[in-house]
Amino acid sequence: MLDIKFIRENKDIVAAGAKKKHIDIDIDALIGVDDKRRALVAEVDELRARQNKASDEIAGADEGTRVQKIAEMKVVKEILAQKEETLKPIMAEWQKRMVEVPNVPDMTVPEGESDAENQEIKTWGEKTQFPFQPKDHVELMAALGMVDFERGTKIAGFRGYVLKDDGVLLSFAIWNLALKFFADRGFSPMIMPSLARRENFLGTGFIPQGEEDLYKTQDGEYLAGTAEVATMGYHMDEVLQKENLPKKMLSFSPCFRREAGSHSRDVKGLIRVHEFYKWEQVILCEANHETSVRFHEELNRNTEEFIELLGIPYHTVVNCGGDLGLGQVKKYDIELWVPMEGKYREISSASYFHDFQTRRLNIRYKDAEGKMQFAHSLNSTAIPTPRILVSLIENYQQEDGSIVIPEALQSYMGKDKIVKKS
RNA sequence: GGAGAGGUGGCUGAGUUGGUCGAAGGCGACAGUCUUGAAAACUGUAGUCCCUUCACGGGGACCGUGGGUUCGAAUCCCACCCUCUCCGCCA
Repeated sequence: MLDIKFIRENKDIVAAGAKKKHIDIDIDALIGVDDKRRALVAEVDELRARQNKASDEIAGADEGTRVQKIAEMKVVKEILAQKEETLKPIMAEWQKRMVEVPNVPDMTVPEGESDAENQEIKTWGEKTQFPFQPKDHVELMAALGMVDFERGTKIAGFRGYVLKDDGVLLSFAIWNLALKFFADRGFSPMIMPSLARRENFLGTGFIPQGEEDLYKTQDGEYLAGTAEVATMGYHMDEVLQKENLPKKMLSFSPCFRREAGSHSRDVKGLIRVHEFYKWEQVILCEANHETSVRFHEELNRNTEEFIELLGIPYHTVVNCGGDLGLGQVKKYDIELWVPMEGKYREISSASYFHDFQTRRLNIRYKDAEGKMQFAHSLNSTAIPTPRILVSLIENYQQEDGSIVIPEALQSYMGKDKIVKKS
């Protein structure tokens, strides 16, 4: 959510921002509704002032004036009720339009309509060359008994999978290494609920626009597709201590995604599944653009360094306007090399929001002058499993079908190689 | 799932025969006095949001949330959410 005052005073900037994001929005219509809203609120406030004044007088009046005042106020009450009735639909429309207004993307965000126009800003590592015919992760992992897709779909349906044996060990090794790696960088580890109430999703901007991608329970909660939702909800309606900023949190949670609208994409393997696990970095910091930018770079760099520790070739892209979410100011995606697809695949997404989320979630702090400020929020994937296994397995495969374990993971894995059990 | 109790300002906690209650008291916080310094004591300040004003100020809203009754609601009624206690069930 943006500040209505900001929208009114900068409607060209807001409109241009929406256009850059390829989001269709009618700012003038919003301002028109807001004009009506303001006028009516002013009228209602004035009537209430009369009512309050009369109410005080009635309390101390003699019987005669009392009866007369009450009769007068009955009329005022009627008018007030009418005004409030008129205000109701206007407020509803105002709310609806306000949550549709996208945050303004940064100047440095490139133009473009879809992820095809994201711009590569960095590459790391050499694309893995194999002196033999390499295999894909599905074949490798199945042969090593690390995964069972057949029974996975038997149990869970489309996109189901079961990790087993070395697949499990490797997952835990990655989670443990990530926990150590990111905690050492000042992040406080947390295990977050995936099942969360609607306001968390509204606050983070996943609702109303992304509702069809969420699983919903019969009791009205939703299953989160990322721990970002719960981690941001953690401080909802709080006033944080300025000296506790920045708050750096590292959240683990199962993640659920319906993948509505991508039924024919990535139907094989561990790239796109309905249920996975993720460590997520979340930062709340003071409301300052430069601070947000600095932490954004830091978040993204953290994940890059983690991937470098795993030794997997990657590149980083800056997402174009059309590939940004409603609240995002700027976003970097880190994509890992997947040999058998011959392309980079997204593993991480780092974005900052300014106060777009915190305004909706009411997360504030008092600045040095004692003024209330909405904090700034940022988040980035630390590491998702099992998607990371796709690149790890394919890049580290050997001619005999075994998988060499990256050095950093070996102590957590308890071995340096995954070989076929005899 | 059944029975009961309750949700008030940073915290604690009064207020429930509706009318100067935005809300007593206590604690904490901040500023000052005292002190070599600190503590203690004493004095003073202080909620959030919206509208309006150059400013001083003025007006409105907020006592879990949303409705209702009333001239007027923290106080009465309804629904929902949450917390706590007991029973049942359960990893």
